[in-house]
Amino acid sequence: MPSLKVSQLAEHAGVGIDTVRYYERAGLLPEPPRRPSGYREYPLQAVQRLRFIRRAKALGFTLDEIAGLLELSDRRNDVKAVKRLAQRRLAEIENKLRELERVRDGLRQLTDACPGHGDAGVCPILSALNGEDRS
Amino acid sequence: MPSLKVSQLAEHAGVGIDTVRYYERAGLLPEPPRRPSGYREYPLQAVQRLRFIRRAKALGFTLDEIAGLLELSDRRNDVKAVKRLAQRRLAEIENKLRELERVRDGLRQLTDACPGHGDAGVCPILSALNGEDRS
DNA sequence: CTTGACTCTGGACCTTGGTCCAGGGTTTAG
DNA sequence: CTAAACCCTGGACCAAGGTCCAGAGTCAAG
Repeated sequence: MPSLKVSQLAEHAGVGIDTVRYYERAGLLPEPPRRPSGYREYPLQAVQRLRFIRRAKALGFTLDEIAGLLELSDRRNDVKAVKRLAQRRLAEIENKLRELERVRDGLRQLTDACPGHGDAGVCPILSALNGEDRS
Repeated sequence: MPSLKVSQLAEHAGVGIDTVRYYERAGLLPEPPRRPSGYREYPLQAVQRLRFIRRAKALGFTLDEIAGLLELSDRRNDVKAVKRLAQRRLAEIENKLRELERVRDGLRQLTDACPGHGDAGVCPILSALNGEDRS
């Protein structure tokens, strides 16, 4: 019987046991079938889904946004809805990318300019954070 | 007398008044001198310091890390550590960017390829987030 | 059949980074 | 002088995203 107990699922996905149940309450994981005793019985795919969540979280998506992404892949049969959703997510992700690029450019400029030695008075990172003119 | 009340400081730095006091409690701002009445009297440089915090936050540093940066610049040594921290942040952000680009490409492919009907086949978003190799 | 490991639920609690009172004292413009 | 506008402290509250606990039931090995 290919099914997992909550602790096994948590283990395989690399998250805490309480986190699994928390995600269920939050609507990110569907309620799994139960044994007569009430024990949850997860299908093996639940592992993929949890890993999906983990990765998306690492990318800075909030749980709400991840729920949106999951909805996309869940509704694969409703092609029209998928397309609409995908377009919306695409716009969101492009925004996120632009923001991150700004941050990266800022940091890159600083690390490139910093000699990495000497006294902090000439550290461009600190100067820039201090808002000093560094055209 | 070049000194600021808390509301003026907050105003000049573009943060909330409570945030200023919060930063003081958190150790990011030194306790300023007080009037006999207890009113805080900030030196003008406090504005720079608050702006430093704002900028660093925008670059993705946590308040704890910012406290570290401030300590470094306060002690005017170890520019190396500053640079290392900035470089680490930069590397993290570059990773994030690459992954996010993969997700975007996946979504783009999906929206471009999907005419709004027909074969829902492989879901490229899932693939991207699942970390599958899509060379 | 017992024992230890596991699961259930509901609710309390945690951290980060703030934000918002209440009930008082202070300052300042008119 | 008085009233509006400000400041003080301490503590409550918020949202996210968990984490932990108590008390009770269940499962599996020996």
